[in-house]
Amino acid sequence: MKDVAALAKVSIKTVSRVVNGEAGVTPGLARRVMAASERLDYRHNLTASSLRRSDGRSATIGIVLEDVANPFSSALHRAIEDVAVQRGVLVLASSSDEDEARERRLVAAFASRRVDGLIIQPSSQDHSYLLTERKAGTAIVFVDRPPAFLDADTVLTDNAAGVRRGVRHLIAHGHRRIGYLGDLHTIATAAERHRGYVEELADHNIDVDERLVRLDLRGIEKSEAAATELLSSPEPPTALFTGQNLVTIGAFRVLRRMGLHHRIALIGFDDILLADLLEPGITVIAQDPAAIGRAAAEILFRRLDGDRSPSEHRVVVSRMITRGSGEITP
Amino acid sequence: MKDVAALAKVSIKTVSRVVNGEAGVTPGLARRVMAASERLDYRHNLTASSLRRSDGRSATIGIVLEDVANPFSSALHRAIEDVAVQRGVLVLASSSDEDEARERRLVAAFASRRVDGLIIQPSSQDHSYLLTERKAGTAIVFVDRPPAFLDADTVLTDNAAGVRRGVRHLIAHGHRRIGYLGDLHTIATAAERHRGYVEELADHNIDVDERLVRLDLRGIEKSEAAATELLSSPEPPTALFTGQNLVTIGAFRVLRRMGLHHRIALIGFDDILLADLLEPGITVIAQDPAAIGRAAAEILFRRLDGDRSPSEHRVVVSRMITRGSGEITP
DNA sequence: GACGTAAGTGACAACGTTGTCAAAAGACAA
DNA sequence: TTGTCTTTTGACAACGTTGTCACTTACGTC
Repeated sequence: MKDVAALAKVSIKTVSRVVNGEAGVTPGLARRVMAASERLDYRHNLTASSLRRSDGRSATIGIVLEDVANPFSSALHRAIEDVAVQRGVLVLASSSDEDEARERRLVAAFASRRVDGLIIQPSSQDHSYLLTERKAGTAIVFVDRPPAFLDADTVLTDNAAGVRRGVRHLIAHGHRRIGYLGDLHTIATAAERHRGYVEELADHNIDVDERLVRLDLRGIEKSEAAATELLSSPEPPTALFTGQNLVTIGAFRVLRRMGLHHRIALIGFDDILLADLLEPGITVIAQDPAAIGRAAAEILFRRLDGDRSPSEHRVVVSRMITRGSGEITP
Repeated sequence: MKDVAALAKVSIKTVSRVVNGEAGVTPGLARRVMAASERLDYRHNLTASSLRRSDGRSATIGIVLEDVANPFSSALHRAIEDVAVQRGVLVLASSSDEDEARERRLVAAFASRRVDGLIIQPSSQDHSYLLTERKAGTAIVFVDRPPAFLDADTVLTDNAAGVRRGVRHLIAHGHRRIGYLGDLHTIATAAERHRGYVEELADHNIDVDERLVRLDLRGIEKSEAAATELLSSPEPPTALFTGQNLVTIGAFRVLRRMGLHHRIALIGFDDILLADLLEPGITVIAQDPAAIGRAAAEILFRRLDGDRSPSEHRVVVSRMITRGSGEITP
């Protein structure tokens, strides 16, 4: 900036004014400054700028996802990015891998870079550590799962209701022995989904047969093992509800392998690319990650614009997509 | 920092030393400083630090992907992140949507935040605009596609060779009328893949029948339309080679719809989640995005560590995964 | 006890910006 | 022409750090 000022024969303050598009600079001077900064390949230094400016904004936000490569998380990421770019805000994206310590490390790394806001798909069981950040003025929004020990804006899917819709669908098709395969119980959404299963059965006066329920299945392999066990038991279920993406894939693999894919019904939570091309197509309770991400980003930026109203808890509804596997009768 | 210094009754320089873990501070003082910064919830300001430090490093890199939500791109992202976190480096990730202007805007936004390095999956046709950034000391690595008008490190898949392997496989199974469906010809990798198709046919003395070739198919719908046309023609191909992810999905949909999925062979470039569960499973030439991302990040950090050797051009080989669709005979 | 050396500590400037405020220049009326 | 008011411009400090260098101790050695 000093060099540009020297070349344009003005003070650096005038260069600053031109660079920031402030009003009240004679057009002639402005042209000279622009020509000079062009010639010197001048790049405005946003970090220095945000250090000095009164609002201290870095025009950068941080997001903590379970895994940036996971389709659900990356759809969130994209939706957030789309809202952010419109405001000239860039996104630091990182994966927590469902690891509490890693989530905290990432948040600390974001904080030391002075991000304006955080969007977190939480892994940890206690978010009171974020109080410090919030006191420092960082806006925080939780997506997909609620925070613990912290009151903050959240955007969630109607997990329990979605599962209930799916289970009801199975019951309507005549099923009474419905197995449930779920993800880690410590994950709030997984617990919610399981709750939906239990409640819907109760509403239809069906006792939960714990032998048909397997929780804490993380990843395709564990799901395959559990599904195999369930389906090989003396009194196997006539339908399966799977509470997560990879669990659904594992279960479907097993059904195929055992030649049961046209005889045992299957409904999974969360949509899967290509699920429509399988035989049968997999009926799912689809979430809307793009809508979740968009909503989270909107709330975040509203906070950054000064909104101080009480925490907002938005729910994005899921919808059932019937494709065949959920319509198999016992 | 000033407050911490006051509370610990030391100079801010000593606080700085403790925060940065520099040697030569009496343990007693160090403890006092740590206690004080704990009590005041002190957060080191990395932006101010990088502004002042001699190397000027921001411990942040920027990556430009086609779309952060696309499985290939997000796998790249994840692999890069994994290398970066080990060094305490964070990743700004953005989507160019195959838009030249957007790519440039993103790079400018990264530059004004003084990222240490850039990893770019390029969309544009001229990268000489990056000379300025490089002169400013930013390390730059290209992934998936080569840069134009700029000599820089690159990590690419062996596109043409991969396609040739697939086409050879089809020929070995007795096919002579092999259709080709490809992505936008302006994308370097798409052009390379098409070249592989033409060359392999030539090697087997098979004339390219232009009626069986459709290029510039962007997205599932366009692919479906082209596949429908090809397969409804008077002399349809007995096999299809699809040059991209979504093109493969579109083609498979059409095969299914026309009831030809067990009669017409199909090999696609790039693997698809669940491709193994379809009937038949889709034979693909699989890229290794994780390996590409890892390699790119490694090269980038080597450059940041001072490596000034000539540009490296690494090729990550693809491999064929046979699952059934590519082994159908005419 | 004097002296040299090494280790620890702090004062100050500087990184590239922008906020503040005062000075300079121009516009207009009397 | 002068005086007043408005607009444009610039000097300087400050943002939160760290590099430089000088100063103060503490410790051995003779």
